[in-house]
Amino acid sequence: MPELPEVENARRVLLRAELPGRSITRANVGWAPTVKQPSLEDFVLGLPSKQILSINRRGKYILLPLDSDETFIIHLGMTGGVSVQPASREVEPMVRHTFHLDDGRVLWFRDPRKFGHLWLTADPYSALPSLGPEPLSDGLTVNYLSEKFRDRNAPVKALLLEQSVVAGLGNLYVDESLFHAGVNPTRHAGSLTTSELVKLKDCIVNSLTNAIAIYDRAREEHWPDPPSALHTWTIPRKAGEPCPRCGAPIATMRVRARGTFFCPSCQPPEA
DNA sequence: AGTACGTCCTGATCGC
DNA sequence: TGCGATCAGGACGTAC
Repeated sequence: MPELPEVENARRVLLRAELPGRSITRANVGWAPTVKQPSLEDFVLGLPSKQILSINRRGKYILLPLDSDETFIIHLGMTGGVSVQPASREVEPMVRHTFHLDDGRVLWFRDPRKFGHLWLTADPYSALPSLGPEPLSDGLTVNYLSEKFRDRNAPVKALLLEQSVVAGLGNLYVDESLFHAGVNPTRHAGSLTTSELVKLKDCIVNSLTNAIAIYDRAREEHWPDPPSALHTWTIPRKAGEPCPRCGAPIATMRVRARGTFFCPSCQPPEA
């Protein structure tokens, strides 16, 4: 479930691999529906010989501006992951797409469930849906959340999952933020008090910041991959486990068809 | 407009 | 032990 911290980690992996400055020489698309724009043919013909200038991130999207003034956009979906590999290496089974680089290496896009998406566009911000503020770099304010939540009856969790409200949050970090803020996921968004909004905003920022720091450490120290030690969240994602704050058994429910974990004692249903 | 839910996918896990 | 059923959930489309 790549969310903001995982996508940011992917961005840093590509930076460390010195992707900027390289050009793509060949694009192999193994699952056509992944390409959202332009047509598959134009996408595959359009990428080669263009140099990658930098690697940016907006919400859960990785944006690679090219020297053609176009942008190569990658969305990891639910199971996507990128890595840069030697061309000599045999491509692993779940790698759906490969992008050969002018230095002999290959950018792998691994995507078991094929939920990832790719774009090549001269106008990235109209190709992408409208996105809310970046919680870490734009500065998430209580006033903004208050305005977005005003008169809204939907569960606060549902609104936090909307990328147009806050960019980059997903199921995991929403649960994590609500847990630390002591807010029940089913609370009507409009019913949150100002002090709850203050707490929620801080907990969103802290959850994401902490997770990114853990990924940074994991890369620096070459933690094994995939690691159970690489838990970036603190609330157990298993019913009955003790709440890390009060020890009460963690409960589970479905909110908008999403598996939701919360502490019934720290996050009471009503304010 | 706001809210809710089905759909796409397939590896992992669950339960009989 | 094995095998079919269920689960996972980001973003979009559709429906009320």
